[in-house]
Amino acid sequence: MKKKTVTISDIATEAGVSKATVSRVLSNSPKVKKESKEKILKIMEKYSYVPNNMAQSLAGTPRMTIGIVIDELANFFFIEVADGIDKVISHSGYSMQISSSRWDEENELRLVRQLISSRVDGIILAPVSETSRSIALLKSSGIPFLLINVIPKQEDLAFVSCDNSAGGRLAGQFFNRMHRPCQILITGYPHQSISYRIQGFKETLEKPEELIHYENINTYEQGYEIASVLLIKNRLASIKTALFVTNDNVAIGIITRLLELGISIPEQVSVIGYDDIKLSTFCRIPLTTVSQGIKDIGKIAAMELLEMIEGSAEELPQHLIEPQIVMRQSAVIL
Amino acid sequence: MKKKTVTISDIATEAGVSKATVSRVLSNSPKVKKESKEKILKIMEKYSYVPNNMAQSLAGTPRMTIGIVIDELANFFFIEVADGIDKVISHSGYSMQISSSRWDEENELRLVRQLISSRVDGIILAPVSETSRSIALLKSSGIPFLLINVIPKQEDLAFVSCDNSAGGRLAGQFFNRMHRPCQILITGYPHQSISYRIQGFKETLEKPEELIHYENINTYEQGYEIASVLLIKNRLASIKTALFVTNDNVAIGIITRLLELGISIPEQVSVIGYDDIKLSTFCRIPLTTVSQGIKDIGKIAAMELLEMIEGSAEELPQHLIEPQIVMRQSAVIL
DNA sequence: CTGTTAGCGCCTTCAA
DNA sequence: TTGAAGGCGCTAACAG
Repeated sequence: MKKKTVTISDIATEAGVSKATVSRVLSNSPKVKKESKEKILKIMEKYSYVPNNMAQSLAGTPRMTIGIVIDELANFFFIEVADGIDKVISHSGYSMQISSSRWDEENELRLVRQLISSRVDGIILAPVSETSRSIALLKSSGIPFLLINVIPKQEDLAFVSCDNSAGGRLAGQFFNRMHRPCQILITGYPHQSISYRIQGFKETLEKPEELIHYENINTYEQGYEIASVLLIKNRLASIKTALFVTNDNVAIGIITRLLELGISIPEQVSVIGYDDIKLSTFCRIPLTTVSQGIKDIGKIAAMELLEMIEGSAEELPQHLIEPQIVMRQSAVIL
Repeated sequence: MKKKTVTISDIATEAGVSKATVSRVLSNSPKVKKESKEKILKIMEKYSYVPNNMAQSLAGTPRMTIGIVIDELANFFFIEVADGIDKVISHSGYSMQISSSRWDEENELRLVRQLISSRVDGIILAPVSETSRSIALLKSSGIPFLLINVIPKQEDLAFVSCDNSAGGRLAGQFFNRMHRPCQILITGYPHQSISYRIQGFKETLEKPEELIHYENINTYEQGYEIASVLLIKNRLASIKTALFVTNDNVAIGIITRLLELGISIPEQVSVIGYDDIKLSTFCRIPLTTVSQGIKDIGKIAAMELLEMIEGSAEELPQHLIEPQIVMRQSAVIL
């Protein structure tokens, strides 16, 4: 016994006018007699009428919503970016729809297709890979879109990203000045942003050949777990060590575990993270980390996308944000 | 020069068949000749055709998406809940659309209306208030929906929530056993979940009349700031104090600042939080907190909503989750 | 100011 | 196995 949803015609009938008039009050057209308008409004109120956005969209009205696909909901980095986006667009009357690809390209494609299919006005995508099929799909869709957290190979794509090579270099310089006998690099899933960081890091390191590298560590839980392994395999307790972890979440997980295991930080093990999520200030040992102005990424991306949608974009927005190293307590240079 | 999106008719024309046939391959109907189907599929591929979900929906096909509105994106509690929801529903082929009300009822109403207007198949709402107008709107919409983080006054509403009174009582018992001369309560915005926690807490306290209460502290930043105030006003440095903070994010902010100010935790100031977000394990002083099984909330809510959508729900799902206190380091009983 | 008439893109009978 | 036709709810000219 589901109640039939009331439509524009129901309202029209009850008000004794035509659908067109009702439609006019919906779109707030000025040329509707005051009485008619009030009467219609009252009836709408009475039935808690909500226009069918699908129909509106079909008929040509913009949906006023932008879609965003990120890799991972539980990653504070993306949440902060999304929050930045939301602030900007909601200010312009747009709504945001987030979904998470869970680092799965198939999934990402499905979600992007969903968004295109839903005819959102614009899309912001943090692609799993710079060659994601979803990017091609997006291009052929004709919907304005913008990539974040990736520097696309193709030149005709809009993006906002941190200069990850530069970030890696900053970490490398820091390492060089710390002079630790043991140097370890811990990275996440093989994402472009990560490989650029690795590259910049290695090319700056004075003795890259001695670097120990752990891959595919992507969450703080995984960081927490790998810590015990490191302790034993790389004899953290007896050899002064420096860790570069390309993701703050992971770095924090490692530090937490290391502290539990009685390792002193930064004295015995120094840790440099990447991202400068808010949490890095609040964790047990405030994190020395490479900052990429998270708030900016979201804000800039949102503003640029809006311009692309409104058609006022002069040229293709392509922002490469310069990173900075923030020295806190987990790694210090005296 | 925006390219016209290709439609079912374009495909039909090019394939030399009728729209109906194309539609049939879209819905994977068995009664289409293999050759026709392959031909059509090929053409769709060629144009990267993506069906217009608006049109499909208008014509009666379910959208396979559920909407969710939370109070605050930056609150780890909600993120974890959303993540739990996503895991469940994506498994069933549904997509999720999150948006944030930013604790603004008007905004919440707008977002819910958006969702209804978009004819999503179901909605999960964490209402700003138990009397939110959006709840009434949702009821009259006929769309299956479920409330989280609130125990509705009306009996005919589906919900999943923690038993917040019980949680408050747990904290109260803990306080009683700590015997601190100064007892402080720090709460967030006046939300139902908060007032229940306060109530349960106060009614359990042995000397509630001595309780000091700070309100409207809602983020870790605000917690960080209020800490300095507490230090001076309530002479934290000289009087052994116990703090009950009804939100882990805030508790962590306070602790961070207190440590910076040289206060020892839990020796000088004990802190009990609420929510048991993941972070509470990872922060500088692992948090003693009231756990409400966050993961469960998301999972249960999603499963129940799906049942409501599929129409297989026996009765109205109403879950009151029993809280537990988790003793870590920020407050201890010997 | 208001009604009429076409669609928007797709699905679903009903016939063929 | 396929096509024709009508309709989903709404907007947008075009006449009055």
